[in-house]
Amino acid sequence: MSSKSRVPTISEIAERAGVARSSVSRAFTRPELLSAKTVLRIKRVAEELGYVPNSSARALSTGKTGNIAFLVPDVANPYFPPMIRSAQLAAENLDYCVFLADFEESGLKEEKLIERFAGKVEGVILISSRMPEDRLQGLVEKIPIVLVNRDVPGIPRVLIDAGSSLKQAVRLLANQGHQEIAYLSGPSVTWTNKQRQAAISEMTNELGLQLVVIPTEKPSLESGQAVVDQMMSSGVTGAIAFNDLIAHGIMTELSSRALGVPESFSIVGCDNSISPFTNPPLTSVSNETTEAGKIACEMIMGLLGETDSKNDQITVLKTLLIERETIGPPRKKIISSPDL
Amino acid sequence: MSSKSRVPTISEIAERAGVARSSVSRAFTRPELLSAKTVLRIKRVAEELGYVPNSSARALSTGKTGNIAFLVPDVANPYFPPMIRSAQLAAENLDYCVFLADFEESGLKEEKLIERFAGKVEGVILISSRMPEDRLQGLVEKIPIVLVNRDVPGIPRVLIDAGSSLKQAVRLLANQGHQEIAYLSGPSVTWTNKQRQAAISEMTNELGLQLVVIPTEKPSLESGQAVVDQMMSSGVTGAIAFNDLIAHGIMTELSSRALGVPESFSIVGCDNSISPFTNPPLTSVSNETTEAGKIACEMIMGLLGETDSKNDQITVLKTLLIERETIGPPRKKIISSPDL
DNA sequence: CGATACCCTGCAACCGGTTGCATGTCAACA
DNA sequence: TGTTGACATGCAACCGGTTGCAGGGTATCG
Repeated sequence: MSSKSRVPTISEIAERAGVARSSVSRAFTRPELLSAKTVLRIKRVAEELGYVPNSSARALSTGKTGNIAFLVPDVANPYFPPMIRSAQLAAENLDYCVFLADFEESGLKEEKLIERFAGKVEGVILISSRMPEDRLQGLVEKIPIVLVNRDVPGIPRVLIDAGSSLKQAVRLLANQGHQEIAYLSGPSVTWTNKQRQAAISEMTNELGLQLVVIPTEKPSLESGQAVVDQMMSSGVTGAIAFNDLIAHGIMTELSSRALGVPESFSIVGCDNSISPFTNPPLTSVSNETTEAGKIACEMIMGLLGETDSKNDQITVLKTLLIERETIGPPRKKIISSPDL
Repeated sequence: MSSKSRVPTISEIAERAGVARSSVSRAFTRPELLSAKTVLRIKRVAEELGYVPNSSARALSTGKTGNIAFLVPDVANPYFPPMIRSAQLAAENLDYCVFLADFEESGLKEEKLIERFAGKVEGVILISSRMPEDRLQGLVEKIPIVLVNRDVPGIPRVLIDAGSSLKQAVRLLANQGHQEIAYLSGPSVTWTNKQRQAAISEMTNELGLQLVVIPTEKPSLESGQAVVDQMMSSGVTGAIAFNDLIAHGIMTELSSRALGVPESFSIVGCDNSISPFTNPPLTSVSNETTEAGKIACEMIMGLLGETDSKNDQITVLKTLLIERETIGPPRKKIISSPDL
């Protein structure tokens, strides 16, 4: 209802200040071209009238929107917010604004979103992209892209490599005497999942352990719960989950069956998102998501020529295994001999 | 380096299709004004050339950007992501894009951000705004605003009222025999904190309990830890925290002093963000943040005339106390008599 | 005192769409 | 066959900035 008080345009400022429109423009964008006196006068009038440059108009003539897009598979997954936060902060420092969108773990939706953003942003940061590689390759011809946790040659990317930590976790399990363990896998198309699974598989092979891979529907608490039956009947005595959410789902379900962790079952999470809070505290892999967000943002800015960071095509971030209280010796499956 | 293949403009499509620029424009915005044949031809050519309308240009002439901004005090606080997610999804359904920004619990930064977004968006959703009321009143003259968890007359708002649940928590504590309890307060300027504190205070008065209010620096885990000394020396036997993060910080610190919850101390959180995961599971207040985000978004769209929802000026959402395992009887402060 | 150069400012075209109005075409109807 | 009106399309102005180029003013120097 209330008619918003319209913001003045460059023309009105020009008239009031007795200068040309171009001078007003320059007063804001290239003040060194004008005399200090003129700049001052223009700025005073602008202030007085509450002038704010119209960014659509500016974007139209310069071709730069000053925006980037940040796409994540699931905003509510605690893995992402710190990354979102650091990227946004980094962008802000260079006067960029960031669009956030949630593609709900779907490559199709991801693509639709990119299309929608295409005209509004100068670049896109894709987290854990689900898009097929050839589509990504096509896209990168049209708009600058930076990938996080997705490894596509030719596209700048930052990867968080949990491999060595996960291998360490396998070793820990083996040391405790586990012979058969499970990997509760994440979204099968993701680089993250493939990479984690590969590392675990490699190490179980090396140590001669049996590995059972059990897919989960989504990297969520519910999916963890849903898969417990299958996991228990597979005969494993310990498991590594794709992420903390799945691990916690399993702990919850186990506990509702009066099975204690780690007495009855050992479990390791990943991402260190909720693991400090779980009961008991979950052994997990911590990673620098905050750093990843910042770097991804800097990479995009590099592509846009905002910073002269030599555009490294790839950055790999290391991780750390945080040992807490969810690994113990395996429960004997069959009381074979009565000795002891 | 690689010269991005430039996107064609309306003029090129027009030329290729042998029509006027205006027809191309209409083919996309008001196809019913053209013959089906012409629309088809134009669309075919556009498709062929990979035409995407330039949204800056469109925004310039229509005055509508198709964007809104969503500002939160702290993206990484688990309270907010579900709200962000639902708002973004709701916006998307109406073809709007949403900017996300983190104002780091600072009213000043909040104001700066709004200013930056002002020209780029049609409306702003402010979560737990820290800005002084008069500044908000001034702002609302310039741009449509919707508030969440901030109660300013005349500005559309959605409020999550944890009052009754918190009162219920006080009653629970009283029933267990607690006489003196603490409220670990949150950011003092926020509506949320004032409202929570008022509700608790009202109920402790009614029941004749002693209430000690202890301020925390930030609604974070660390701030919870930092305040334990003060809390314990105040003589209280139980506490209600502004949010789960603070409550968990206290639990952590207590546990590192070998003080168990709830044997040595009873504690209640709020927001139900990490409470299902804590050890032991924290009694907390759950609230419909997802719903709040969605409603806030619909309100903004109402203000923009996108939906004809009768623009209710205020929506209040109820909460629920989730009883888990962190409330017990108070520990005797002095072993007065040796009986038992 | 005149030539040269530099600094400051204005003019006008341009960015890529949107939209009110005018024009042209064709069918329906008298 | 002439009139009327509906429908389809084109013309041109406009949205609010930016920027290459030109010109006027003043200082510097010979």
